[in-house]
Amino acid sequence: MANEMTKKTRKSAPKPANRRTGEMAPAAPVSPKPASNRAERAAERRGAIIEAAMDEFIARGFAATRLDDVARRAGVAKGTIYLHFKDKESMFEELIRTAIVPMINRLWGTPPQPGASVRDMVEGFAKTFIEEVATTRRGDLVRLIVAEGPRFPEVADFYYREVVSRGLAGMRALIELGIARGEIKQKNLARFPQIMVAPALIAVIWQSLFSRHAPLDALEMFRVHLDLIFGERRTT
Amino acid sequence: MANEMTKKTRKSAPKPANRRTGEMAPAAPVSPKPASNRAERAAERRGAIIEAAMDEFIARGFAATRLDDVARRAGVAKGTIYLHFKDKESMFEELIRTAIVPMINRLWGTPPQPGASVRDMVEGFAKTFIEEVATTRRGDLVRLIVAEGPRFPEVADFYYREVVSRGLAGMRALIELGIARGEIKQKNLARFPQIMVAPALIAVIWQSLFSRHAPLDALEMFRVHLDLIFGERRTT
DNA sequence: ACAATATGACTGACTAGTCAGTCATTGTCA
DNA sequence: TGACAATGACTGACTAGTCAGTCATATTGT
Repeated sequence: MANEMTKKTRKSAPKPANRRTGEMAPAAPVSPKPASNRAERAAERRGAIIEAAMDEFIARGFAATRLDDVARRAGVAKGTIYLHFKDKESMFEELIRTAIVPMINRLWGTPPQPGASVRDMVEGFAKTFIEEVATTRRGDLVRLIVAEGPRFPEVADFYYREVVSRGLAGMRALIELGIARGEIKQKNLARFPQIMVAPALIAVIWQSLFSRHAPLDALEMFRVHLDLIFGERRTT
Repeated sequence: MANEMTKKTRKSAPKPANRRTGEMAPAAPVSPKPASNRAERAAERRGAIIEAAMDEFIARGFAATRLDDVARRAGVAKGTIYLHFKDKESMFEELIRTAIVPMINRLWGTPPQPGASVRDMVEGFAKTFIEEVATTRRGDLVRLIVAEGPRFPEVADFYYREVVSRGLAGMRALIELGIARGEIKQKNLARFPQIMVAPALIAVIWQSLFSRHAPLDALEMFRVHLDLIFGERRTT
């Protein structure tokens, strides 16, 4: 489109244009380098947008989230969002994908002690899950996926493939190890690894919906659940 | 205030105004009685609106649901909705309240056999839940509550009071009975009745999100779970 | 200098909620 | 009983407002 640039002149901004003084990326820790590199700055902004969008989507859900709010929270103009994402919908999908990877890493990131019992491994996993997911924003993310999944089949697919399917497979392997070692009596448990993680899901949902009515000691609940599977053991 | 009735005219509707011929309630089954009573008709329409709204809210969530669609689905004009409900939000809240009552009745409606074991009672409850809730629209309703709960504290409160709190209390009583009868070994289970129902929640969510990826035999899963609690029993 | 980035005012599509007007049903009276 | 009046449930075009996405203009890094 040949664009006559007639009224190019406009003189330097009449407004203070303090654009970038006040807020910065709200969560970004101190970055001594002003990140003078362009690509770096762009990546920072992209990160700030994702952070902000996550908070808004968690708080309001997909449909009720306003991109104006996301932009304001990220300390960015609305147009900037569209430099990084095609539209609201693909932003949401990419967001979930981006956020799930570190969640998985958190969970599988703590390798079990070589000599640990299966129970200890599962309990360690539960502890990590409850501390790193159920009681943090990551837990709300899980709830968000449950909430929006039916309307975003790709998100549900992705979550199934990357989290559910792998998680259950891993859990099944652990259960079979427990059976082989004689720690677990109930052989059918390997057919439904979901049972092992069910209290974790309860914890996530309880946290979001009911914790203000009645707090739930998720870790203790999980220990009681493990007692059912492995037999009682704890002294208390 | 004196209103000259000049502008009473407003011209008769330019459209055919076939108001009541064409569409009717699309989903309403044959009603042999024309329900000539006025109040009856009104109640019928209110019911149709609630039905339609439920479907729409389940399919799209609160924010993305259009009242125009609800009206069309109910075979009613949009204005009619506002004769029955103050606004979209209170319609949603009232809807949930209306729908939860029969759900509770379904669940607690099957009284246990007097001579049944605790395990049989719980298994009967699970069967009812899976058949009447998890695999029906009621299950989607539960997911809807999980999804919208944080944005509708009153809905979450109501659900906690009427379903969660009562359900857990009843389950706790059952567990204590099981402990007293010697059917349940693990005494700590009474502290976390959530564990007993956790697979039920898994079933609801699995049904909505993942059943197209991998079907889940919820009842069998629940039986395996009960085997953990009551000890193995089934022959298969 | 000038291309790459960023901005935010603007547009147009969309929708919750309103209300003047219609008409089937019910009530009243001769 | 039949004519006429009163009622209020119902309608749907309309208003006021919202918000995703655009683009002319401004800023910035090299």
